[in-house]
Amino acid sequence: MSKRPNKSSSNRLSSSPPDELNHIPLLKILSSADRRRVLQDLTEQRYTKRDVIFREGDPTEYFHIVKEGTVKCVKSTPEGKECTLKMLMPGDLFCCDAATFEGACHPGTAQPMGDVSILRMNKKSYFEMLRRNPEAAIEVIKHLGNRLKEAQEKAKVLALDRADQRLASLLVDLATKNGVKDPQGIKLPMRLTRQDMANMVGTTTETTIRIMSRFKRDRLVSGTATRLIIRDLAALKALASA
Amino acid sequence: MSKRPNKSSSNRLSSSPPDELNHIPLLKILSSADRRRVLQDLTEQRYTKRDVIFREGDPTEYFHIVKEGTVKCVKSTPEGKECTLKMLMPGDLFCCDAATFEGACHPGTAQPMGDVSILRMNKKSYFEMLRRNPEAAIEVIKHLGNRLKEAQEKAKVLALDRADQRLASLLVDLATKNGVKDPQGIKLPMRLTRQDMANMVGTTTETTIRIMSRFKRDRLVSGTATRLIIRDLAALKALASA
DNA sequence: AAAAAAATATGACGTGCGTCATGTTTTGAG
DNA sequence: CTCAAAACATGACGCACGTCATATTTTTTT
Repeated sequence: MSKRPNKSSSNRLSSSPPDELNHIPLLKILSSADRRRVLQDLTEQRYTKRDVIFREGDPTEYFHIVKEGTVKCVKSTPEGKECTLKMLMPGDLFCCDAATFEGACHPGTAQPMGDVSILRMNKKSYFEMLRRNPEAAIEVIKHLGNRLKEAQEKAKVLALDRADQRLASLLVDLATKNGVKDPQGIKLPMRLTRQDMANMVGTTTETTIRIMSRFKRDRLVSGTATRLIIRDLAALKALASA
Repeated sequence: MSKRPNKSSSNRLSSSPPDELNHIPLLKILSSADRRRVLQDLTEQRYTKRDVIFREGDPTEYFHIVKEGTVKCVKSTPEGKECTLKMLMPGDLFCCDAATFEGACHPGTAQPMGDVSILRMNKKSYFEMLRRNPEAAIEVIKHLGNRLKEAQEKAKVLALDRADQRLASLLVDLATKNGVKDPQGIKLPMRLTRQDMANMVGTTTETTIRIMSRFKRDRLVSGTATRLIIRDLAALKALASA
């Protein structure tokens, strides 16, 4: 269970081509002077599937941005049950809340879904940046607002919907936010097992497999973990809000 | 079902005694010059139980602060099922996320639990304040970070725990955050029916009544809606994380 | 104080989904 | 290519919890 925190690499960014980071909203809005300064404070970390970026309960030291790959944010119980709170995609910020302040701990564990690249900055530099740059602070507020809205929507779904509806909601969400076009329908870009899905919608692996089998029979989806395809988005949407 | 949006009153604050608002963290950190300016832009609104502060889907126009009383934030399904996302207490901010920006809509309905007093400011003034005052922006980030953490913890509980554990978690939360000391134990300061609790933990009223009856038999709680008392916090804590 | 409306209480019954068990297929490492 | 480990699949069974029905108590309104 416990793996050593095995950072594959850690690079300075100051020498990177400046355009490489243009897809990250937070960096885009900085003045070019301030941007250069921020790039000095950011470092790039690379992780692979078996690493852990940080663990639930660890002290918070950095502010993070996903540069490449997918990161999952999970909470677990002493008995070993797991709950996946959020999949973080390129451009997403995490630990951007200032609960990250003095002596705070991570409320969840951050784990790569494959090879990922993360940009990070220590708390001190991060808050200095926010103080210098109110637009950046507002950008972070916007981001947190969206995250909160998502988390609340998720709570509603967990509280009120059946397992098949929750799963349908999940697939709709992933397809619309991260899906890429495919001759068969919409392909999900990350490896996603039924177990992963189960953890995201609060059910067991078996139940998820049964429901996915039904969806497959009804031509709503096809494929498995390595190549999951949404074939009838409309039908899934209808089921999600039935 | 549909009540007229019946604001009992709406007052300017500029003439209020300045100490009256000292319990609100966001206002406390402003410079006294900026504080005076902000007070010009804030107005006080009063509502009663049968009012609605805003409805899910309404356009977002204001930033809000709870001054007195309790506000519940709910989402509902077309079939009439309800899910209470959060109880807002004095000092809490709401609609502080900038998703509140252009043309956005409220993701939930805000409803008073009794007589409440709300301070509000229009979006424009609010964002101007944040731009002028990075410390205020950081305070909002902190607040949103806490809200997000809470929402994620709630999602975890909904996903993994049984109904009695969810209810125990809720009671522990309310008792520790809002409870007031009482000869019998800890009294909850707001009127709270079993129906309200059911909506907060994602079960039915009947199930909540059954579980609360058991809690009462086992001397963990006593009283009903108007005077609910937590008598054995430790036991509830133990159950919540069993 | 009386009447109306909520809230609390309890039973009967059905079912969605968790649990355990066992087998097949797919994936990835060497 | 081979083999072990994951992932997928399917059945049997039980229980937690939703649903519906009906009664009593508490709270609110007039």
